[in-house]
Formats: sequence, C-alpha cells, structure tokens
Amino acid sequence: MAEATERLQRYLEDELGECRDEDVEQRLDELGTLEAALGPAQVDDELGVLSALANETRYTLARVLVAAGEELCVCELNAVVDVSESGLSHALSALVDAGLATGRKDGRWKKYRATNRAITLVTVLDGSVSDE
Amino acid sequence: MAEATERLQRYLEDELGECRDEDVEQRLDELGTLEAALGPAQVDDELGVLSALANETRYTLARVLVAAGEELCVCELNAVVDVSESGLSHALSALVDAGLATGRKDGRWKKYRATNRAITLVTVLDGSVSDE
DNA sequence: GCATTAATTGAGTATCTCTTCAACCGATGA
DNA sequence: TCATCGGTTGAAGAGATACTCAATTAATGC
Repeated sequence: MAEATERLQRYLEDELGECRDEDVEQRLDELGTLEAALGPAQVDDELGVLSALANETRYTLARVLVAAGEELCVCELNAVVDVSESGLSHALSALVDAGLATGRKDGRWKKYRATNRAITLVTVLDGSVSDE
Repeated sequence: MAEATERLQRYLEDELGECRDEDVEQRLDELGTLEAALGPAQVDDELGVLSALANETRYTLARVLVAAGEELCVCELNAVVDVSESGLSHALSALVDAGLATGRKDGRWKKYRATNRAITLVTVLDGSVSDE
C-alpha cells in the first residue's frame, strides 16, 4: 500500500474510531467521484477559459469588450492596452480560441465582440470579488 | 500624434464621415472610461483569482472542495491530484491566498474548505462552459 | 498592376510558473 | 526528551507564457 494511502487510513481511524481496508477503499472511491464529476473535455475547456482570462492584457480586453456592449475595432482596442499591435492580435486570437470573443472583418477594419460566456464570467467575477 | 492614434482617426473618419481632433479625443476618453470602470486594486484581485484557478492541480482541488461541500483533510486531497505532498501544499496555499479556500488545523491534521467565492466561480464556470 | 494600410503569423527570447527536493516546524506519543 | 508524523517552506531547474520584431496576407485606392 502506498505511503499516502497509509496516511489516509490513519486519518480515517482517527475520525471514525476504526477503519478497515474497505473503508479506505470506499473513501478513495468517493473522492474519485468528486473529482470525476466533470468530464475531462469539459475540465480542459474550463481551464482554457481560465488561462485565457488570467493575464492582464487579455483580461483588460475582455472587460472592455464586455463593458462596451458592442463590437470594437482593433484600432480602438489598441488604445486600452499597453502592448504592440502584434501583441494585441495574439491576445485577441487567444480570447477567440477560448470562446470569449468573436471577430468579424469589416472592409479594411477588424472588429471584435464579447461572447455571452465572456459577459457572464466578467460579470460574476466583478460581483464575487467585490462582495465578501 | 502617435501612429496608433492616427489610425484611430482614420477609422473614425470612416465610421462617422468626418472626424475632428476633438472626436478622437472624445473616443479615447470613452475607451479609457470603459477600461477604468474597476479600480486597479480590484482588477489585481480578480487577476489573482483567475491565475489561482488557471492550473490543473489547483482547479481540481477547488472543484473537489466545492463538490465535497465540507472541509477535507490534506491527506484526502492527496488522493485526487497527481503532485508531491509539497506541491499539494503549495497549491493549497495559493488557493488560500486568492480567497478560494480556508485552512484550519485540527490536531495533527490540517483541513481545507472552499470559500463562497470558490463555490460561485466553480458553479458559474461549469454552467457557462456547458451551455452554448 | 503597385503602393499603402490594417491586421495576423511565426520565430526568437526574456520572464514567469509549476513542480520537486531537502530542510524544517509543530504536534503527538513513547 | 526524543522520535515520529503531518504538513509547510525555500531554493532550484524544467517548462510554459507573453511579449517584440520581421515577414506576410488581405483589402483599398491610385
């Protein structure tokens, strides 16, 4: 039996008074169930969204697009973040990949808009962090 | 006038038909307002939360703590993630720093519990990613 | 067609981040 | 009091990330 599992057994003994090998098995199973409640694909998707937002440049862009409530031109977004034109483009395509924005070409200009997913997340984040 | 601002001017000319310097100023101001709606401290806090969750180990721990609905011992959490004991400890303290979990010492065991902030965020993430 | 403009792509690099190892702290029990 | 056990801390290396620069694409206008 692995070292970590032995520790779990001692813990369960402490908590339950006694602890057979079956009890350890059952607890491991319960913990596995908690972890596996979401499919791996969905966890990956959620991690993708979180990673996309966990960066000052991209989070600022997401917040501005959400606050604007309409599509904004790349040349406008250039004014709100402090990176090169190329950096801005990389950031925007990361947001699109994560499903947080959509892009549309309009003549020689390119416009981006926040998705519903972005709106929900930015709104909830603002709320959940301001209240305590 | 900076290169990026000139481009914005041409864009506004395109959109509005005409564009004086004042119009550019006003648009820059509007964009600045969108960006500055949240204070820098709150943005930092939100970025901290996002960074804490944007990692497989820590996100798994957060999800399990939320799903458990009660405090769990470090020795139990050891079973749900695939890192060393030390890595687990680092991950948990990052969650605590971000306000996503709280820790409590109970005799020789240490127990962690999800905060309301964690519950809200994990719940919303699950919802916002599954629906489309 | 050719030049210009808006934006994207890819390569390269500096920086940050995650994980582990080793040493450590605090509580328990012999 | 000393050894053991649960867990944390700090340093260090491997790996991932986020920029910038240079080259490229696509659209517009001459």
